[in-house]
Amino acid sequence: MRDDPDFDVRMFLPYLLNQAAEAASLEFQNVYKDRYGMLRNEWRVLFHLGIYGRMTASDIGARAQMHKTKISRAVQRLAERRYLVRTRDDSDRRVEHLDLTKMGQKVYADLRSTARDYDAALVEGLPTEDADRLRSQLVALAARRG
Amino acid sequence: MRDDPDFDVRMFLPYLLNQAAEAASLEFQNVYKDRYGMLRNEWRVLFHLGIYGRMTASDIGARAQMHKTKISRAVQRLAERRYLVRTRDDSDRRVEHLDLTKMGQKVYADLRSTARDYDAALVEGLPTEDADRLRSQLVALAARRG
DNA sequence: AGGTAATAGTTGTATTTGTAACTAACAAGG
DNA sequence: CCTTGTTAGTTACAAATACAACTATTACCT
Repeated sequence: MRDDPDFDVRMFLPYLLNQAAEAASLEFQNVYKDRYGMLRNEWRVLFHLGIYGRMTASDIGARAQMHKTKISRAVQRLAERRYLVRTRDDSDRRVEHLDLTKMGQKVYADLRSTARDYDAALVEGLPTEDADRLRSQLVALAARRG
Repeated sequence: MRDDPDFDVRMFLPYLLNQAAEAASLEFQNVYKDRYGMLRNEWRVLFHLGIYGRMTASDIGARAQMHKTKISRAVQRLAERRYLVRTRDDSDRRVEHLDLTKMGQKVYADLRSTARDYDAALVEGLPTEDADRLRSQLVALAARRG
């Protein structure tokens, strides 16, 4: 309840993370938005399929920590645009396999290359060692559950 | 367009930042949500007023990089709950000064103390030096505009 | 086999957000 | 003063999100 000069809320980690994440997302968001009319969740699904190849919606949810309704809607829109195709599994007809189409792969490759450049710009001036440490600290924070 | 083994999208900074930010926000969000029925933007406005004292909506927008509609709505709800009061400026009747009420200050103090503990838990096991570097790297990323 | 529970994915509804248009008050140039 | 432009803050409407309820299919247990 008292004033606490040892803790500055401006340095509150969740707040800083949000600020940095929002700032960093914005520019790149414009790329996939303007170029391909995609939303963030769609780009996420796309790039998971680009990296891992065939996956189910649940697989993506587990990897990306995305809720299944987000995935469901993202998949729907990506399918409409013919960036991916859905295939029912014959041995378990609840599950649906997702694969990028040729066009989806092209879009992925393009965005991935843009992402590479943008990422480089973000860590410009930062020693590789520092950038790597930053990334692994973020991975650790993201892995925290509960 | 070709495969690029030197760049792993899983380590894409905007993505990692988002993952970490979302994970870190979640727990703390539950605190102010459950305890005071507040939304994230309301907590942000509250804590800016707690730190800086009297501010206008525009001041907060500039500091927090928050859009004015978000602030407008957050202020509205905070005023309804009597966490802050609005006062028109006499010399420029467009601007409105915002001050926390006694109750608002109590809520701020409580949340701030909870935030301190949660922040400590987040960097637990990390040397102080590393945590400080992380924070300043995030500040730098957040400051990037354009 | 038959009933209950679990899983994959979708849909409905209520909130929340983003964008743009709006009102009100002030400022500056003629 | 009077027009034009700017700034503070609000409101309206479209889009996105969260959460819960839903369908369909498979698994488990007796």
